[in-house]
Amino acid sequence: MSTSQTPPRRITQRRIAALAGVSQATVSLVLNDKADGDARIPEETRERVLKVLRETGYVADPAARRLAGVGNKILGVFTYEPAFPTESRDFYAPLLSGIEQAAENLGCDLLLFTSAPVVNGTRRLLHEHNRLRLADGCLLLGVEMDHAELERLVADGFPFVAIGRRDVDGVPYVAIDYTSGTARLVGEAWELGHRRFAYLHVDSRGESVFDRRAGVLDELARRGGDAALAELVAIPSLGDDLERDWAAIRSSGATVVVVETAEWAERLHAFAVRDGVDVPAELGMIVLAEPGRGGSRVEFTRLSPPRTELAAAATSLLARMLDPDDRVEQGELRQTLPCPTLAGATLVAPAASGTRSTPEGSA
Amino acid sequence: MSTSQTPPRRITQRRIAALAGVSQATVSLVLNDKADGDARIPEETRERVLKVLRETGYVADPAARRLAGVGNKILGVFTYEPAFPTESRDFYAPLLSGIEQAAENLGCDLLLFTSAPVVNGTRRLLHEHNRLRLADGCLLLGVEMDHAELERLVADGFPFVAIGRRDVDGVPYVAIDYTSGTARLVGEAWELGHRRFAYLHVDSRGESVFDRRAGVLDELARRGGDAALAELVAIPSLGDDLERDWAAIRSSGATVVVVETAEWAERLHAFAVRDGVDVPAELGMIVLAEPGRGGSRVEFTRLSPPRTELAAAATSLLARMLDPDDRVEQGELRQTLPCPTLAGATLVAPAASGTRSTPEGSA
DNA sequence: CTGCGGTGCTAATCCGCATTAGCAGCGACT
DNA sequence: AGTCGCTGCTAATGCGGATTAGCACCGCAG
Repeated sequence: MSTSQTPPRRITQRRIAALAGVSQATVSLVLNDKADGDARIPEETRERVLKVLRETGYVADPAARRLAGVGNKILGVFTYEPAFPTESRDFYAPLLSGIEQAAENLGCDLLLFTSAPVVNGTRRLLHEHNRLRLADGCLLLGVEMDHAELERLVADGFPFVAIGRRDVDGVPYVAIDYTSGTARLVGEAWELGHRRFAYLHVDSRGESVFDRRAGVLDELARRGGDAALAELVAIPSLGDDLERDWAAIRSSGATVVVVETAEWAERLHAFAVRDGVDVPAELGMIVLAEPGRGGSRVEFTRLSPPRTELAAAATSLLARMLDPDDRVEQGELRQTLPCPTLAGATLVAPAASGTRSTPEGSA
Repeated sequence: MSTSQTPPRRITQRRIAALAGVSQATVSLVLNDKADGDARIPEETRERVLKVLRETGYVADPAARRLAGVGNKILGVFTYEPAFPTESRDFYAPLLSGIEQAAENLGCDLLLFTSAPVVNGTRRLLHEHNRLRLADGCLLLGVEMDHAELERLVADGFPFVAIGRRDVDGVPYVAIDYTSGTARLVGEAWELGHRRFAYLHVDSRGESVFDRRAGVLDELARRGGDAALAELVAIPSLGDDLERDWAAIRSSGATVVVVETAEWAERLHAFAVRDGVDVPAELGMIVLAEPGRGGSRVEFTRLSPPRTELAAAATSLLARMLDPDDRVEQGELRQTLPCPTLAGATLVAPAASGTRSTPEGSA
């Protein structure tokens, strides 16, 4: 039987070539429209190959393409904190949504590095089985990122974009201007007459956390100098004992509390209701994040960080970095989006301006 | 300079080999612990190679591994409906969550095929640039799936698992037993005295939609034969004009309405409140899905499909199919999870039992 | 001294594709 | 007749790793 070519399972360029009576190279040339320059394929041959391609439903093996050095339109997505616990979900959901939208528009697939092992609380990107190189580039999400890993990535020349500002040389990122947004809210409170601020903040070394803190501190310093700063009661928290934090806020004599996360704000508000503390008359509340899924019963005066847009912008930036036709300027590698604020209903002038919120002041 | 090997960028096995004074093959053997059989590597050499490996932080290129025919622990995830629009989010979120958890436990990465083009309302998996083969196997999600595509996948021998029952030979799936769950709720309503049912259902050819419908029809037929079926008012809907559907329900004289989606139920309930229709006294409501994000103000009597577990089970099944050491029996390729129901507060005995809910009956 | 069965490794090949150098054939021109 | 230049294609190579056939060496039995 002369027709007994061994019947290989998958459809490869070689098989197409055999069927069309050309060489594998020709098939590749047709597929990639490289019919210029040295290689010339007349229309007739081209059609013949395309016909076979169509009939067989050929699809290039992305692994082979990647190995041969071409991009494969895959964007890696790495989350430093495990993504599925419910607490993290609110954090990641809008980001992933933005990434997804952008990826769909760009025609990219997304590779989620769910396999990264958790070492001590935080996940490791560069472990021995990482599939990083399967992606053309990578998006990094998370509150805290391992700076050593970031440096390694920069050194390796691997294309990536961090979501959120990063304090590491050479790291491209898209961030939100938390500092200005926070300062604006604090400034408003100041103008309303508040002088004694409590600040319940996340105890983390993440850059965004730092930026929000800077917003509070800078604005107070700007308004009232060291004296104003001295009035600030900063309460670092892990969220594990908000009852204690609430007590600290109440005993601080603050007329307004700046709360870093929506969930804490929600719970503090519940304490206030329980204890008959009038928000905002007796205690103003400023929240530096958006409510999680399901929204909130309380219309907090707060930041409204454009997190979905943030992620989409980062995705677009990464795509541009990966596009060989696109020369991304050095200055474009770091972008900062403004952070809008929402007026809300939890900030008014303090009950007795000038009085340090003594109980009798609220009558 | 004898040491002037050209300094290649990336760390490959060849470089490791040069540094350790062995051959590339040896490095590969050490890496894969293939020190049995023909190939023998003494501890000393092994250690030497491992040392270099550690020092350089070598990571295998997954594309090369894949090309060489080994699995790479990547699970594809394909959603037939675009995943990011808000309506779809409630549908996909619990599924993706389950997949993510399972993948993390299994040490797998996830490849989201966000690039699939939308052809007419539904996305195409098998397009010309699909990166399917990068994954070891694939999970398929969606209400309706293209049966031709499924058949093609089966024919190609590509490992995949559908989430939800599929009416195509040879397609492995994990499903939820919507039929029994729905029948149970309908049965309860029947026993409470309801005889005239309205059924507001999705107008789709999806198998799960069919199963829920079967639950309604079968149970009614079982309870009251053709006569009961004749009393059923089925209202197919696209959700685009619920006001009209609501009118249809009201004029049908039904004492209870079975609603297929949580969102519709929510909106119908709002109509009921607006129109002063007492739920459940005047109109019972049975919902065949769980409320979306943010929960619901109304505690509907409803199905509580274990969607996260469903997805996790499908992921585990796929992983087992991909494990060469695991012989998955034919019978295990199709699994059905039971569907719990929630009593809720929207189903009681009809106002005037026996009376066909004439307006004067509700006084 | 020869043969023989381990031991310790390496050369070579393949996976599927992209890419490049270059060959054969042909008409035109000198 | 020679050769130049163009056309239309293919052979060959490399990407990085897995795998296999088999080579060189050594100690030991015969």
